[in-house]
Amino acid sequence: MPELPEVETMVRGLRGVLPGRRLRRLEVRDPSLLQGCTATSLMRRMRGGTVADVGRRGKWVVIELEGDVGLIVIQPRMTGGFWLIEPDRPEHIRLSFHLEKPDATIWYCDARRLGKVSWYQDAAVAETAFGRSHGPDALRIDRDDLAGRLARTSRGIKPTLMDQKVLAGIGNIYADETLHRAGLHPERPSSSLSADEITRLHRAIGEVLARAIELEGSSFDAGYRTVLGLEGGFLAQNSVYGREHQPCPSCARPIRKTRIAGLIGRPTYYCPTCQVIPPSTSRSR
DNA sequence: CGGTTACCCTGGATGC
DNA sequence: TGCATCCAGGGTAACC
Repeated sequence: MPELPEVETMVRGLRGVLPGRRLRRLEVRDPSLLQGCTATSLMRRMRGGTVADVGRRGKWVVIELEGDVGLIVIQPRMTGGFWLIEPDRPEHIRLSFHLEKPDATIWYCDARRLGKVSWYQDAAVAETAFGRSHGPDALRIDRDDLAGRLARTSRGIKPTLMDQKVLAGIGNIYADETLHRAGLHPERPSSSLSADEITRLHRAIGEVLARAIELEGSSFDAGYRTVLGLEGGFLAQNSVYGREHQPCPSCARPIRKTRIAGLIGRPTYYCPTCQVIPPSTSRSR
C-alpha cells in the first residue's frame, strides 16, 4: 500500500520515538519476511542496540543503529505498517521492537506478508543495494534528470512513473494523481512528452507528494494507517484515484476507470477530457 | 534489451 | 448465513 507519502509518514512517526532508544530485544514473529538474514542472527545483532536514526529511501524504511550494529530496512509493500500504540493489539504482527526505559513495544504488521525485511552491514552497503534497483527519490529528482530518463523509453508514462528504477517512491495512486495534475494521459509514450509537459509533470510530482505528506498519506478500507492508528487524509482531497464516475475537479466531466498496458491488474483513473493523447503521439490500440 | 505478464500472499467487500 | 469471486497501495522472476 504505502507509496512515498505513506512511508514518509511512518518514518516521521518512528523518528519521534526511536532515535536514542535502546532495543531490549527484536522479536521476529514471521521469519518468512526476512531477506538475506536469519531470524536468529538478526535478533542476536539487534539485542541491546541503540537506534541512531530512522530514514526513508524511496519506499524503504531504514532504521539505523549506533556503532557497528548496521541497519534494518523494511519494505512495507502493499500492507505493511507500524504501530506505536495498542488499539487492541494489532493483528498480523511480524516484528516486535521491544524498547526499554521506559518499556514499550513497536509493532510491524503486514496482513498479506508481501513486505520484506533485510539487514545491512552499514549505510554504504544499504545505499549500494538501493541503487541497484532504484533511481533518484521522487521528491529530490531534478527536472532535467527526469527528462533524460523519460526520453529513454517509449512505454506509457504511467508505468514509467511507477518504475522504481526510473524514480523512487511513486505507486499507483500518486501516478494517477500526478498525471491528472499535469494534464497528461497515462498511456502517452514517455519519450513523446514535450519540454513543457515534462516541466509540468516534474512540478506536479513535487506538489502532489508534498500535499499527500501534509495530509499523512492515503487510507482506505482496513489498510494503511499512521503509526498512531489514524487515517491519512489525502483520499478525501484527491482528484481521480478511486473516483470513477465522479466529476473531474477541473472540468466536471466523469472520471474514468480503466486498465492500461504495462500494469497488470491495477486500476487507472483519469479524466478523458483533461488528459488526452495528442493525435500526433497516439498509438494504435 | 525493452517491454509485458504471471505470481507472490491474504483479508475484506461484494454478489448470488 | 454461506460460499464463491473479485479486488487491492508493490515488486520481481521469467518470458517474448
